Amino acid sequence: MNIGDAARHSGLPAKTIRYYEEVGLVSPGRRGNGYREYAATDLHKLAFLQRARGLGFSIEDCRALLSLYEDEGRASGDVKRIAEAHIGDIDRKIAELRSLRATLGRLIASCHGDDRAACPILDDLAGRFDA
Amino acid sequence: MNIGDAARHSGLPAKTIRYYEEVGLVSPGRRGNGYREYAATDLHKLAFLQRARGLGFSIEDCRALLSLYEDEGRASGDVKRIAEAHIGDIDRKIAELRSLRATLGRLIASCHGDDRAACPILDDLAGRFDA
DNA sequence: GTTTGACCTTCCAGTTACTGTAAGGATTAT
DNA sequence: ATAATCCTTACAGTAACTGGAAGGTCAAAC
Repeated sequence: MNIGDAARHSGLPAKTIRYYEEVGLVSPGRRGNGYREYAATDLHKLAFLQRARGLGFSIEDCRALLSLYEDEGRASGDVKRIAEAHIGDIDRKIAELRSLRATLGRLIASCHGDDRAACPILDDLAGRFDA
Repeated sequence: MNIGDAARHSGLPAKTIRYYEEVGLVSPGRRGNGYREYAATDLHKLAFLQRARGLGFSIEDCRALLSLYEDEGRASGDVKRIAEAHIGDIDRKIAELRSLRATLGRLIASCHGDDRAACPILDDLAGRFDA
């Protein structure tokens, strides 16, 4: 299977698949003409990566997960640890965004948003809290 | 005022302040010896940027906000539009992260996390939903 | 007067995970 | 034969810095 078909099969752009090879995640064989040839196991790995990246795991996390995936003697605790660290990151990000959202929401609510120059948003950004 | 003092004053690393100059946000004068010299208006802009970036505005948003900040004839509606677009981005990001969090939370809950190999997290990533 | 230390300068490389583009070779269809 | 589509590599760009190297400047100590 050529890279174009692997792309259609996995839902990943061919560019991305080449990138995954460059960083050592999926290394298909090569044909006589230099074309990459994707075997069934390569396609499985690509599908795995597509899902893991979709869940927001980093490339390095994906590398670790993929190696656990291929390791028959793995401990599910190792997988769970990675996922828990990731969900911790996500929670921190959500908390940060919510805090930003709250501040921004307050500022927006206080701004008339008309053609006058007075603007509590700019006042706040400038450090003038007395507006 | 030299860049080191401007850094302490604004809470931004000197590296970042040089970067802001490189992208045309704050251009201080230069002394005879080539050192940057930060005047009061430069310091105000740096403080403005520190706050705006802290609220998650992009550099390009900051550029627009800074130019509105300096424009006495601005319309507060223009500022509000930028802030509203930004809060829209934040809301979309929060929604996406919450969805990821929900999926990951379910997977983690279903994983024993011990030294056995069976792992619903890997099963899901591999596309085996029957686990 | 020189040496030390803290400061400043520019420039280049690295970060994340791709994405776009160019230049060129291979395959398939007409 | 030729055109369209596919494949290859390599380089540059993205966002917003951050780290480091190599070297110039300044104030104070000795």
